[in-house]
Amino acid sequence: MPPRQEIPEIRQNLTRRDLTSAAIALIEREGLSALTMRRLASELDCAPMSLYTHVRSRDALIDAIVDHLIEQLDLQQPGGESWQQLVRQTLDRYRDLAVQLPNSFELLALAPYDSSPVAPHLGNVVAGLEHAGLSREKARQILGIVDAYASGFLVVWARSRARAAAGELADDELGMTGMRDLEMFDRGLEALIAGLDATLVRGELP
Amino acid sequence: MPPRQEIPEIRQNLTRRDLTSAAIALIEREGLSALTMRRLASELDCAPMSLYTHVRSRDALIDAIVDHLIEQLDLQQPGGESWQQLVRQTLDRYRDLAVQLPNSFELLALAPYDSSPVAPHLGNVVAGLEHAGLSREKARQILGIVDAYASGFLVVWARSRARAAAGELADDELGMTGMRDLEMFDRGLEALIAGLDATLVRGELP
DNA sequence: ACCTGAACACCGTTCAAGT
DNA sequence: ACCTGAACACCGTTCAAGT
Repeated sequence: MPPRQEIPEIRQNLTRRDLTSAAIALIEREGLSALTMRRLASELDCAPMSLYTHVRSRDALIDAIVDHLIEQLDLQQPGGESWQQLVRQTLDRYRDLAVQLPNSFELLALAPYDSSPVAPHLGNVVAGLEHAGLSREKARQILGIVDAYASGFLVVWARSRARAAAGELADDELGMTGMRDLEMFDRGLEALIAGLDATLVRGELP
Repeated sequence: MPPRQEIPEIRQNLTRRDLTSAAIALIEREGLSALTMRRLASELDCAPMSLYTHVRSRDALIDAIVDHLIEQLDLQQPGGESWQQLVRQTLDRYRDLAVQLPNSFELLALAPYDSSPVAPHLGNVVAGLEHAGLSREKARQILGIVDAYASGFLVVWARSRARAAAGELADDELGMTGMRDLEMFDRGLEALIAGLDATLVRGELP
């Protein structure tokens, strides 16, 4: 009885994408704090150290997750004409991502502007705004401001929502929660666009 | 030779405030990730478990730190008349806190709205805005929107700044950093106030 | 009431070794 | 190239014990 030629017992060909997909699924299921190298490895049925074949460190894993999230954002290219339409479309997709992946969202939203996965993506958006007629300087200023608004709103919205889902709310604390529902996100964005148009784009130097 | 009556070898009377002060100092010196129970204990020259006499858990410690930061914010009471002045003053102090304690700031800025230290503080600001003539509903909406903007802007500003200080910048990544300097914080806030006045306060239902 | 050491169940990561 | 177990230096927190 000859021995079997192939013994494919060991799981091979684990890809970077397998890591980020499993990581995002884990974060959405159990929260950001559940993302540990050991926990992710057990999720992928491999030894903790196997992850380091595909990723240099935990920080590099998080950069890869942010890359993955940015790819999701870029699936539909915006097709607006005015800078206002472009900003609306860009932030709508940003908000949709926060709704779809609330626990992972802050990894993207709070990443420093100069981090390697984020900077090129922001460069693309700035280029789009320039194409819509803004100077590069105004485009950067406007993107910085609307992105700050959207990130701040959606991160705290997602965190408060996670807490509510976990049932950590006392009755007398419920009053403030409604301050930040998603309807207000759109109203605030419209106010911001109107104000930016009046003061930064059409307005003279104050 | 009689034994000494008092042997005050063991450090007593450690207060909650000692914990939060030392914690904030530690965070500013070495970053948020340096805040561990064991590290903080060694900073205070006590055993790790001594901290649990004053604080139920690490999460409770962080709530206490947020309380401490809110007290700093409330040191000067605002004295504006219009809601616009009130918003400006409130956010100026918020920005100053981010400048003064950049590494601790996000503990306050990203705390869920319904968390126990934050909710009463927000209630006070809402009351001030009502006193300036806004309905409670409008006051909440406006506070939610300007706070989202300020938190998002300042947290990413502080994080990017910490990275820059640590010298993690590649040359070709420097372009985006200027997108978010503090001058733009004020310009964005003015745009937001103008837009809110036009669309939410003076404007009819859109 | 306030402080403490030992112990438990976790972390990220280095290293040397396997295929 | 890809995977692995053992080991190291850390975590937060429980428990039983000291003053």
